[in-house]
Amino acid sequence: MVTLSEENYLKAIYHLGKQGSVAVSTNAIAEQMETKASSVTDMIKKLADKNLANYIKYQGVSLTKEGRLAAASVVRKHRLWEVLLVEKLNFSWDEVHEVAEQLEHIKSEKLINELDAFLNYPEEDPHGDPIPDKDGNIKKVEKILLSQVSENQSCICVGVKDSSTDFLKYLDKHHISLGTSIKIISKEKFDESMTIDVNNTLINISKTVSNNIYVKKAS
Amino acid sequence: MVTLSEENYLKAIYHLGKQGSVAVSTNAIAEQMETKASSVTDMIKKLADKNLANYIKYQGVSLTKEGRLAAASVVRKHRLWEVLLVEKLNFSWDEVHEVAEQLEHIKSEKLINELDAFLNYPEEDPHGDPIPDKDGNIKKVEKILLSQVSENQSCICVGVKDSSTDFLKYLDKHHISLGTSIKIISKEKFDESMTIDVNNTLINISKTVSNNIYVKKAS
DNA sequence: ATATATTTTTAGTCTTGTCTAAAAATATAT
DNA sequence: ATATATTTTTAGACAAGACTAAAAATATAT
Ligand SMILES: [Mn+2]
Ligand SMILES: [Mn+2]
Ligand SMILES: [Mn+2]
Ligand SMILES: [Mn+2]
Repeated sequence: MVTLSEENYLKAIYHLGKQGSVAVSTNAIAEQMETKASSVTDMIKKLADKNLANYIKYQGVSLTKEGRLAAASVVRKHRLWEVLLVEKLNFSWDEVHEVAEQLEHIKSEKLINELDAFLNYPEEDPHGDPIPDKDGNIKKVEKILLSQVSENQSCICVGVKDSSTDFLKYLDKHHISLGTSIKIISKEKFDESMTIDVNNTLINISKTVSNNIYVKKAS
Repeated sequence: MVTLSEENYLKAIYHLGKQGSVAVSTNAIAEQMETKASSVTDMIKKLADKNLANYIKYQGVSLTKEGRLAAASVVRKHRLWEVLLVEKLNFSWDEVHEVAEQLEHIKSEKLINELDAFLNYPEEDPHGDPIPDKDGNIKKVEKILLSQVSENQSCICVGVKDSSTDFLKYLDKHHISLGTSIKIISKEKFDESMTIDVNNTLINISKTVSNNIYVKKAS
């Protein structure tokens, strides 16, 4: 039995350690979870006791195979619920995260499998993030940051790095969503801002923005 | 803010007190919740502090207006989720309760309202129990126990009093579900068992069974 | 009315998960 | 290489929610 709190720590380690292989620091986890380092140390010990994490004092923590699967299962649930909310329940992509944080802890194998089928086995969530399968495998899709694209190139928005409400609302305002075509018109050397063409409208975006949008080369 | 545990106590008091008006005893709550009387006393005090319950030492507890609304909201969520599970996610009526016990605690106004709409504003859950509206009002529908029906009368199954997995599976086995027509063929004076006609098959059911099936007069 | 039984509350303990403050280990800079 | 800064762990406390055992209140029976 994995508690709700343990699931949240597993998820944090999973995300910080690029799917859980790399060792992550106590402080990094504390920051991600908005908690204190001492609380993290306590929980890490519990996870290690349960064989969900590998832990060496002062050396950081990584997930075991079992821990990685448990974390991936939480992420799978989180993202499937987000799809349900957007596809069936009229949520917009900036409203789903908070509710999914709660729903991801519901325990029922059947529920999550039926949900998967009901949604027609989606491969990505509303933010373009991949949905792990039952075994925790995720389809690795190559995508780059918009900031990496050079002048005159065209690309398509396939995801966001920051999925905070504020950023998603900013994108909405400028009519950028998953699938939107973007052409880089020019780049400013000075502050690395860029002018892009979205639906035949030119807008200027900061480096912060272009650094948080994932794109793929236009096909 | 009402905690998950508080919600469970509110719900128990709500159900025991016939929607929350009557005072219920500490022991009754403890039994319903499979916990100890001393734990109940502790929680009752918290609910009273939060103005969710009226409590006089040794005199039992009842819900305040606020507590009643909170309880009804939990019941509303529980039953709406049960409808989703059965109508959209291929759960049978004996599989939904456990999962709904978890889902009923998800906090999101929008979610529950969208769910309601998505399900087309159902009035009853898969066990024939009424779904409270946003203000906690439930549509009172007259229904009687099958045990009350007299010989030669026909009726329609509209609900179950016991909605345990075991009982629901028993009903499945005998092809009794919501909407099933039942005709009382004969009653046994001795043990109050009865022979009934279900889809032209005669079966004999015990008093325990007839006491847990709600019916309405055949129209 | 008094004794007995039952119900309810209190007192004290435990577990989970959190926190602050202090100590220990590790990393960095000169 | 040593002093300083940063990170991590430990120690001790706290709140929520549960439990056991004992005390207090209420109900029941003669
Ligand atoms: Mn999310
Ligand atoms: Mn997402
Ligand atoms: Mn139920
Ligand atoms: Mn039900």
